[in-house]
Amino acid sequence: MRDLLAITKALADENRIRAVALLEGHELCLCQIVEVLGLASSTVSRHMSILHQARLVETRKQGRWAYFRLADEDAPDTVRDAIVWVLAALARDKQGKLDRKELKAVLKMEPEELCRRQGECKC
Amino acid sequence: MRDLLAITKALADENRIRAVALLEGHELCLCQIVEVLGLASSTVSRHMSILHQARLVETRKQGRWAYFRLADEDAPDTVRDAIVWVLAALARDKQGKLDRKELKAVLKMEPEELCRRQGECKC
DNA sequence: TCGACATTTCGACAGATATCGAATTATAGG
DNA sequence: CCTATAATTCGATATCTGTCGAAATGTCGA
Repeated sequence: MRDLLAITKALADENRIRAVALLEGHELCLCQIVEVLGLASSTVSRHMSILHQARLVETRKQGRWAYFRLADEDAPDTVRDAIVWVLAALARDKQGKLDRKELKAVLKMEPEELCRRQGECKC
Repeated sequence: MRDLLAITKALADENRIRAVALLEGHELCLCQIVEVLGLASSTVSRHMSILHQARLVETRKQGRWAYFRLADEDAPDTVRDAIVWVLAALARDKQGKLDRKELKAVLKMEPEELCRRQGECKC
């Protein structure tokens, strides 16, 4: 029950669902997700930690960068099915489509350049 | 996105998940769910309302009693898949099994007798 | 019509959660 | 070694949420 609840709670937030949608098919670093969601990096870090604790997202650290990806085939059934369900629901969703569009633009920038840009523009 | 979030939020509470589990295969009236969950009836009513707004649960009123059942085949795909997912996850769960066991005892009482019993024992 | 009663709604309150900015940690490169 | 920087952790705060009991609503039976 605790595992199940961790998953539903992790998915009970709009920005975390958007993050899951962004990760479909890609591995992304934190600053890329920050760019699309438009939240403070500390906030996004927290969100990703919650998704990770629910085992929906895997983490990999490389140098200064933290990379995130969706859990893969060897995750527990409950986790895998949850991801399949969310992605299917989002496939019919408007906000999901908007985010994916913006993500394409963000993906064109190298992570390094992107992080630099975030440092500059304190808008 | 709003629909999807309504579902994940509805499922992001332990007592609401237990309620969904109880409804598998049955239609139950409010006082039966109250008996198993051990919460104030006003609280359970609120929980069922949240599940209903997410379209996970259908409501039927008959006389003084309110009956609840899981959404059926003509619910939206996202709703149906969510129910399937939760029930599958709960099938492997300990608390789910405990609740189902207690439910059997509660189901042996008629709703009418049950409600009377709740009135008497203000423990 | 009146009283009993199952349910819902309302008001209050405690605890959880999302968010930010500041401080901290860890790492790459000069 | 020292600095810049990506990420995380921490402290504060505002909002949301679960819960209860009291009041309101609607329905049955006398």
